[in-house]
Amino acid sequence: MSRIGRMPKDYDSKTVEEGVFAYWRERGIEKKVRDAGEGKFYFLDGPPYVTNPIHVGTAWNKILKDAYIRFYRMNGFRVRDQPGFDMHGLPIEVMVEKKIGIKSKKEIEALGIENFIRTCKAFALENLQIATKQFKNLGVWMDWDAPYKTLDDHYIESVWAMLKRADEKRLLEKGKKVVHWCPRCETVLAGYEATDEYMELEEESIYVKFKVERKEDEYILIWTTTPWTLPANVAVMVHPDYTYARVRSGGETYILAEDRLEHVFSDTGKEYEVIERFPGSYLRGLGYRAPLLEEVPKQAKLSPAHFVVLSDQYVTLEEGTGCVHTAPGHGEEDHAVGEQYGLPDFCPVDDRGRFTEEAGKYVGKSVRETNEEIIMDLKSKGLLFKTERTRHRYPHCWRCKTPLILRTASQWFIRVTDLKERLLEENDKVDWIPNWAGNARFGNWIKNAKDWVISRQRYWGIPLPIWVCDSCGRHRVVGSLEELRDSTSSEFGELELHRPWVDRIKLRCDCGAEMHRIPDVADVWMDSGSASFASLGYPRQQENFERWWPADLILEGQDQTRGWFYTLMICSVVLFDKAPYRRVLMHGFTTAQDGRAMHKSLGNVVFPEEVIEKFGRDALRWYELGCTTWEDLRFTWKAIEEASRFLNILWSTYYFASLYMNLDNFDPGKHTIVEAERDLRLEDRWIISKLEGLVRRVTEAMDGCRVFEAVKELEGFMRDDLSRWYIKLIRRRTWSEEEGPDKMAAYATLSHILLNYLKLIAPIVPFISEEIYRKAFSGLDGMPESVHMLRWPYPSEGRIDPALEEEMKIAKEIIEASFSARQSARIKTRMPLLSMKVVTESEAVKRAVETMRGVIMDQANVKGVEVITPEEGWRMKEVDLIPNRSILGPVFREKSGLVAHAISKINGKEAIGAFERGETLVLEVDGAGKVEIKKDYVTFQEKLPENYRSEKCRYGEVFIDTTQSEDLLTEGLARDVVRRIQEMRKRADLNVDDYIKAFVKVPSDDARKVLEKKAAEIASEVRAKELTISLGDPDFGAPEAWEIDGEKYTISIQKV
RNA sequence: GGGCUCGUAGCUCAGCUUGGUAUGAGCACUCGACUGAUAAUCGAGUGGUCGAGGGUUCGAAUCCCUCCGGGCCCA
Repeated sequence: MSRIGRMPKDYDSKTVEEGVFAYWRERGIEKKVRDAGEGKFYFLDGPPYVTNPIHVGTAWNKILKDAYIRFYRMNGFRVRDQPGFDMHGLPIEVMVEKKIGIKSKKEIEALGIENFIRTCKAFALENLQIATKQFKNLGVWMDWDAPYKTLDDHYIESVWAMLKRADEKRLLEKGKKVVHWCPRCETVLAGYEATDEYMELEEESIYVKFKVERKEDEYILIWTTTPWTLPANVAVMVHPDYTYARVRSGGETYILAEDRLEHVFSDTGKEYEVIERFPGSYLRGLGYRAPLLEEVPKQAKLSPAHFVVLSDQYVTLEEGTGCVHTAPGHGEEDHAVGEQYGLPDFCPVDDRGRFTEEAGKYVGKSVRETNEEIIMDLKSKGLLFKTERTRHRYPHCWRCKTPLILRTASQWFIRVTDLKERLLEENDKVDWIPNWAGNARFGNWIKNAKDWVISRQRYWGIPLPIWVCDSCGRHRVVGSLEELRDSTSSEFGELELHRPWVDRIKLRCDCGAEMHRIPDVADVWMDSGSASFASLGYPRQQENFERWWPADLILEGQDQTRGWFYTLMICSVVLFDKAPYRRVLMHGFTTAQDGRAMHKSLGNVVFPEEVIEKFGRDALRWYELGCTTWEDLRFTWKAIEEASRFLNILWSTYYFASLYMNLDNFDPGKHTIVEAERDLRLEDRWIISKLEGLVRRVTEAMDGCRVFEAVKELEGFMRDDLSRWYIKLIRRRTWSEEEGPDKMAAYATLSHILLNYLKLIAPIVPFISEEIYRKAFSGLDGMPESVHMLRWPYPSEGRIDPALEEEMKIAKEIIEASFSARQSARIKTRMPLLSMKVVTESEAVKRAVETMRGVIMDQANVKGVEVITPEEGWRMKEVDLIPNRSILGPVFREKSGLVAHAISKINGKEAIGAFERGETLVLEVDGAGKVEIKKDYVTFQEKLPENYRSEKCRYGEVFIDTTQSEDLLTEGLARDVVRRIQEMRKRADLNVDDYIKAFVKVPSDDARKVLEKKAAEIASEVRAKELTISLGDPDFGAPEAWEIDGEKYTISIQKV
């Protein structure tokens, strides 16, 4: 025989969660659950960068993942749940440099790359352990023993294979690109590394006169914030459609945009006269003399150069002159226009940010420090129009805070621009949640995609597998370790695919010369971008790859639009010409209680461990999963507290059920709702209907990656439908001593609800659900050992009964209205009432009252309920006329008091009838004679007879009859006494099935007589074997004094 | 500066797709009641210019435009 187990009374998150962890460990539950399942579901984890300990925002990410993984598992999927870690890159290099106290590439080289790499690796692996521990501690079930690590050789090989494919498709290229460059670190910085560190700078900007060829004293006026880029000037850009003007001022002629005239001349004190207006396109090809021709002799050799070009994209009228100094070597936009016009790519700046020989007189000088000198040179040549202090945002190196420069550098890149069409087509096939993240945000991002510069001049990363011939310059991309072994004469046994070891391998070129690997490593975004296939061991484990790829779901923060979502797509389209994921869920950011991002420096970071300590993992999960996924989450302790309070209600509901079912040896396997079908009461069918609807909506929400909707549905059901209502309705049935079919039907219903509800919350709160399951359900015949082994429920649509739900809703409102009416009459719920009338015309409400008569009478504690028409209701009412003194005053002056008095005596209903017929009333008033009463002299007040109270609700008005009778009072008093004794039982911590003897000392003989009539009932309710009702004092137990209706009762109880 | 997004009660948020009185929800506060599960619950009360302004409409929190403020990303 099996029965529902009994749960502990109180919910303590710490005990529960630690106990569950131990249980999972002892039984190997996690492995069993993870290994089960049939259908394939490839969840791909976005690898976190392992540097800092995780905070509640990072936790949200993993908790979301865990919830969906669990959901798919319960739906029978074999979920691939390998977590990943991003372990290469500059951030780790920087941390290691700090740790060992060095600062530059030179120092790294001096230390030896080998040493440096070993330290980086150890650092990354150590941090991986820390992060893993934290994630596990959240209750996240993933394959923690075998995560994918971007530093593994086989992972690196996979990236190599992708790069080889890129080369074969002619998508991999070396070329000059305008890049953000740190002159101190001597490397390219990724766009994201630059944008994180934009800082406001106030600097001198200059307006420079570019002398027009073959014209005297005529100049194109340009504006720039970076004078040091003028030695590399090649052209001037104007907008073809804007209006430009030729103006005379102080004996000179200037060309600039008309809309900028006012600003440009505003602080010069110079007058100007517009001679001519024309669209920018008229300026096309206009030649000018390079401003620093003398200082930079190389300028004379540039060709084609120094003329006006057109661009409708890069010229604005918000600042400057509308004529833009163009240096293709120092600006991405300049570069793009330069390519269009075939301009030379002049960039006389070296790796350390110093001018080269080509910069003529400025050679050897650090570029930004040359600004002053260049301005002086222009001034002395009479080419400086004016200077202006300008605040502008300027990118800095995030590690050393050096202002970055833009320069052309020879870099390896992937021709993403050639892939755009394919990327967009593939993106269309992806299911984005929310939709706009894909269409609007990601789509736009792809449309503006640029070629991806993948080479970094650093150490700790995936070495680019590109070997270049010393002699003929041909390059070769190696796709695997094996290929490397086959193509080299260098002997090597075990080879780690990192610098400096791979650097030592040399290949033989077809031309016979030696090939060396280029010293670059890959942009770290390529590591994670390859995860969809590299984590599967592609290409070595082809079978594995074919089984899983592409990913069914990925799920990351909104910052990944330009990050992982993007690189993942590129790498996959390069390699397979297909999107790597079917569905992407984007989530928001977590901010601190103060609304700002969590930052160590702001001291507002909240760690999951703190929340776990105070409220538990489930509270954290319930809260975070209940927040709208794609919006920002503002973390508040109060919200966690609310979640925790909800879990208390949930626990307590299960506790209540387990307590009684356990006492009654209830076995849900023997009493299913199907078997109890005939005995189900209305309320049973109602809560089942509610549950099935819940199952449907929660399933839809989870399936659509809207777990927060599921949480809200689940919370509403537990609070409103189950805990506050259904349990209240069946309480009496569960107390009943006999094990009749009515009680069994209630238990069957309740256990059905509770078990299914448990399944629905299991993915969200895996600990509390497991604990409840273990304590109450796992001992039943045929049940698996963990809640996480249960299958997700299917809704039984046939049991959904919208009509019944509507009727219950109406009944509930009517009952609540009756409580309000009682309150205004100051009659407590324990006092039974004779009758209740529901005033309505609605057939639906009439039907609902008929159907729900039992529920209403029981809950409202009334002896009868009937529906009456509004007509009948009206007849029951009286109407008082209230004189409107502010109107009567002016009309009747000193007699208005008499009139008012007379009005209040009028029969209100007759008056209304008269007014409705358009008549006025004529009164004979003592001392005032005949008086005409008009409608606006009075207001009406409806009134029920003394013994009635009413309250309106959405479905009509509810009247309660407050007439008291001896029988009712007797019953009320009995219930009051019962209630006191129950309270004492509870305080004495008696078991619900303990028997007692009780003594009630009453204040009067009347009270004694009254209670004695109910003695048997009282005794049975409170499980008293003996019940004494007396005027004397109790002689056992600890008597307690109670006040009932102002009279003193002394009660004593004792367990027998 | 640009793209996307958010702004509703003191706090955290639903509602906006498809316009129809915000019975808005929970928390907090005040008063009352209930309680053999729940330091729980129920009822009543207090608390909103639905970020601001304009437009469309008989009617706008909802649709459109502009602006202000926060977030992510880009320059």
